[in-house]
This record gives sequence, C-alpha cells and structure tokens, in this order.
Amino acid sequence: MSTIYDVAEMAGVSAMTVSRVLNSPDKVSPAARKRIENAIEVLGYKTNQAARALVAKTTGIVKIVHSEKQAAQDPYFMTLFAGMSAVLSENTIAQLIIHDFAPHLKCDGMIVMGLKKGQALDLNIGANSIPVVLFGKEFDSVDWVDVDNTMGSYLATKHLLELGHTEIAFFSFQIEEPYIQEREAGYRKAMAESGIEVQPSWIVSDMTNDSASAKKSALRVLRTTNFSAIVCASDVVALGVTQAAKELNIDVPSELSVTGFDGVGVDVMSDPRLTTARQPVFEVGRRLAEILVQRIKSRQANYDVIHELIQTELVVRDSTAKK
Amino acid sequence: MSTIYDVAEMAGVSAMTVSRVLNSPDKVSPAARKRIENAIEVLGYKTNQAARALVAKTTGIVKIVHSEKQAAQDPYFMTLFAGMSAVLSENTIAQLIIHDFAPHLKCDGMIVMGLKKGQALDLNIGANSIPVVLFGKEFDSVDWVDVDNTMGSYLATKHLLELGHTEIAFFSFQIEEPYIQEREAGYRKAMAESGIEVQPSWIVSDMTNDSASAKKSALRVLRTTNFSAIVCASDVVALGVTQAAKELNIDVPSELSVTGFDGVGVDVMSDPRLTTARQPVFEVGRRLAEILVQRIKSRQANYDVIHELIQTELVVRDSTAKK
DNA sequence: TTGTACGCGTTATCAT
DNA sequence: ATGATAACGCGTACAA
Repeated sequence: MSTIYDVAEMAGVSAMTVSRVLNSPDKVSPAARKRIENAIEVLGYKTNQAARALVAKTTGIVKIVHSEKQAAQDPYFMTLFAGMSAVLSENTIAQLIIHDFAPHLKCDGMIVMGLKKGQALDLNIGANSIPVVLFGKEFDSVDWVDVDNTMGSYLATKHLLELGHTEIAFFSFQIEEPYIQEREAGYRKAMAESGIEVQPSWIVSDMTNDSASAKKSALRVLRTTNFSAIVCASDVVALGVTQAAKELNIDVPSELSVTGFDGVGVDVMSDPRLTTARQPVFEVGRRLAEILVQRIKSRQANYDVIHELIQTELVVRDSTAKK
Repeated sequence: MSTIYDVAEMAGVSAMTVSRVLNSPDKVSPAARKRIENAIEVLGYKTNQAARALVAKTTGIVKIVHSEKQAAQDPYFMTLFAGMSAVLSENTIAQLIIHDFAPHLKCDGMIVMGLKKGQALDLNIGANSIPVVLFGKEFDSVDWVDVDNTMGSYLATKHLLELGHTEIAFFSFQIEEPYIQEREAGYRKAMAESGIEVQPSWIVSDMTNDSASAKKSALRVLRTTNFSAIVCASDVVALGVTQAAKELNIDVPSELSVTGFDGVGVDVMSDPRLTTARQPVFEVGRRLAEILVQRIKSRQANYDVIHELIQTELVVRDSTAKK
C-alpha cells in the first residue's frame, strides 16, 4: 500500500504538499496539484485512517449503546438503528453496537438509548469529553431526541372523540419506561378537555407488550364492555385487541374502534389495518445521528444543548369509525 | 489520556515491558507484571487503537456492502444486519454499511450481499487481500453463506401434498435474483416427485413483492380457481393472497391452503397466521460475520473455502389444512 | 506556495 | 526477563 511519500516522490514534491492537496487543496499550486492527483490515481493511494486518527486523536467510530440486548431483533430498534446507520455511514463513521458503555473503548461519540437515570450519573456523561446524544428526555444537560408520546395518544383520543365516541378505554402494558406514562397522560388530557371523566374500569394494563398477552386481557374485558373505543399504547396491543374482538364476534370498527401506537409494520399487516399514532422511527434515528455528527465535526464546547421532540402522525385507517 | 510511557514510568520499567503485559503477559516476570497492572489501573490507561492499528496495519472496521439502498428499512435486511452486528460488535469490530464498494476506504474485511456476477469480477474480490464473505452462492472461489431456498419451498409443497392437496399453485414475483427461481424449483421438484404435472395456469407471477400487488393478482386469479392450495414465494405475497381470499369470502384454510416464505414477522401478524418456510435470518447474519471474523483473526491464505447452505424450517400454523 | 523536523502511541527487532 | 531503537503514515508548527 502506497503512502504519501510514494505519491510525493512520484509527483516530485514533498510529502507535506501531498498532505495539503488531501486536506486543503486550495493552498497548493494548480500545477503541483495536478501532478499529485495524477500520482494518487496511478499509485492507488488510500489515506491510512489509523495514521490520521493517531495524530488527530480521533477514531472514526461511534458507539451505539442499548442496554437491552434482546432488543437487537426488535423491529422498533432495528428501524431506529437503520436511521442512525444511514447517516453515520454516509459520513464514513463506523458503528459499534454495544450493551454497556465499554469505557475501555475509545470513540468519537455515543448515541445512548434506554438509559436509566442512575446509569448516566455513574458514568458522568456530559462531564465526559466526547459528544453524547440521548434517545429519551432523561437529562437536561445533554443533547437528546425524543418522540412526543403524549401528543400521540392525545391525537388518537381526540380522533375518537371527534368520531362521536365518549366512552373510551386505554389499554396499556407494564413497563418502567416513562414513555408509557406519557401515552396515558395524552389520553387523559384529551378526555379531560372534553369534560369526560375517565372511569377506572377503562384503564386496562394487566398485560405485557405482545399480542398474545393483550388478546388474553382483551378477551376478558370485552365480555362486559362499557366502552365503544380503545386507545392502545402500542400497535401490538391493538393487534391483540382486534384478534380478541374477532373471536368474540365484535366487529372492528363498526362495533368497536381501536387505535394503535408506533407504526413499525404491525399496523399495516393487521386486519383491519390500524389507525395509529405513527412514529417516524427511521427519521428519529437519522436525527440522533445527525446531531452527533454535527457535534463531532464542530468540536466546540458551545453549550446550546439540543432537545428535539419529534411529532407523531395520526394515520387514519380501517380500525376506527363513527360511533 | 495516559500512554504506555506513563504506565512504564510509574511502574519503573520500559514501555516495551508494558506492551508485553498487554499482549503476551507470560513473558514478563510476575513482580513487574503486578506493578504494571497496578499502574494501568491507577492511571486508567486505555490502549490507543489508532496507534496499534498503525503498526498492525489493521483498521478494526469491516464494510457491509448492500447494493440496494432502499433496503435499509426492509425487515429482512435489518434482521440480517442485526445478526452480523451482534457478532462483529462482540468482537470489537466496527461496521460501515455502504452501498458500493468504496474502495478508497480501508477495512479489515467485507460482507457483501445482493451481489451481481458482473460487479464482483470488476472489483476482483478474492484476488483482493482482505477477506470477503458473500451472502448468496455467487462465486465458488469465495466464502459464502446462503439459504436453501429450493428446499424451503420443496418442504412447503410437500406439506400441502401430505395434506391431500394435488392441485397446487405457485405465486411468485418479478425479480432478477436467483433465489426466486430456486423457490420455484423447489415447488416443481416436489410436484414432480408426486407425479403431478404442473398446469401453466398454476404459475402466477404477475406481481411485485408487496401485499397490495399480490392481493390484486390473487383477486383476479381466485375467481376462476382450479387449485386448492397455493405456495407463495414470500410471506408478503401470502398476506396479499389471504386478504384477497377474505374479500372473496373464500375461507383460509378450510377452502384454500396458503404457505409463505421468510418468517420475518409478517407470518405471525397476519390473520390467519401463516404456515411458512422460516429462514433463520438473524442466524444467517451471525454466520456471515462469524466466518469473516474467523478469517480476519487467522490471516492465513489457507484456501479451504467455506460454503454454507442454511436450512429453512417449515413452521406449520393456521393457513394450511387438509383438503 | 513549499519543505523540514518532529510527535502521535504502539509494536518488532535485536541486543543485553 | 528486559530495554533501546526504529518504524508505522500522517499532520502541525515553523521556516524558507
């Protein structure tokens, strides 16, 4: 593999001049530049990242940290990652997907998702020198991107209210993440604005986030239903609900309206196709990476922290209808 | 950030000895080793990958090449990538996902998918010095992993034959990839073995690989059907077929049996859940990466090429029944 | 505009 | 078992 010295020799200049055409071409005379570019072409010269990284004290690598290892096969995470990856790879930044902070591995920046408050302080992110972007609004002092979960279920509930429904349930699942509380809050907000008092029996949360579990809960609850619509905390839950309804010969949407949340594939494959609060997951991934890349490129300590709340889009399909 | 020199000074030895405890600890006296390990701990020393890479002539990066850019959001590719990523990241190898070979970027190895015959020769993979693993059985001279598509649809067809079906259609889509021909071949093989002559009208391929397109074709064909079962070239096609059947009041599976292919989520979300030839996509990704890592670690030119044909698993669910 | 000299952190070689 | 020295390829500071 040829080096700048080989190129320099062939072009009859010093290595320094070659380095210049690589980094600031305008500072080199057109004649020399031409000869050098030709030599680069002929020799098939490729800049040695390691050598460059050594002097620049960079790595060309960012870590993508996700605490839940099993999530590697979750469509949501995969889509998120695809978005990040698109931006990072475009910028020739390699990725390392890890499940702890791996502090022994140097990198140029990190994207961290599913972070608990305790963890961050332990590793004093922010006090750290490398840029970090969080997925989730955990820390005011750190850049983050998050989805507006509250607004998402608010819009879904609003949609049902506008269709004439007044008795609307909220199906949710057990998890320690804040997003699930936010989704319930959005539902409650919309109900409150319409002056409807939420009955305790309308809040159903004895399930996990998979369709089988949701179906089971729904089968029980739907027998003695006193509501005409359900806001679900996820598409998967909504899928379970529609399956249960089918089994009980309750028609969706003519007898029961159902909304989902997420929009990562499940929504369009289910029958009927779900009205859902779609998250632009791929885009969220893109933004996380874009912000990080920006921070890496402008290595300043200008601390105007970026906080972006990305909106969901209410996609109206076949699972909701007029009361 | 402290270097080996700092550690050496603190431990009262030379930098070389520190380097030794890092790479071949047995060649250092226990006493010195103890002092050095302590110094490393106290100073929080971390090896500088760039410096190491510079002398070792490695990069710590592999390229994952996929020619179809839009596939970034395809669940199949995402799952495949997740499998590769799991292995690579475990081995502290960063990933760069690109859509051409980007020959100006050095790396330690490549995983290439969706390669056409022409491309490879242009870039003379194999003659190249870095290890390359292919997804797809394109080149005998290069390591590859592929899925046994032929066997997959063979098994699906066999399953339908055992259920008593004799008039079985094959729904396929238009694409230039060899896998689709292999899937048809498997179907034909099973039919031939049963002594059944495939009627031309049973082969339906005027669609693309999405459910809407498949539904449209199925709506047309199913009106004048002369078969009782369909082997579909993908789950997405099978989904479209079941949707069309529903619209035509044809019950699946009692009146029509349908099998899918892939098993990347669609199969379990559709209604009814699909009997399908499930590919272990995540595992395929793992194997691709495992082979590459192995090649990178043992930099020998021992040319016992690895070719692995990974088997599909016939998952029997609710879309197939006795004739 | 161009070149010289040096440093980045690590490892290999060859001594001791 | 340990150390001195050179080399990896590139960028920066400074000089010309």
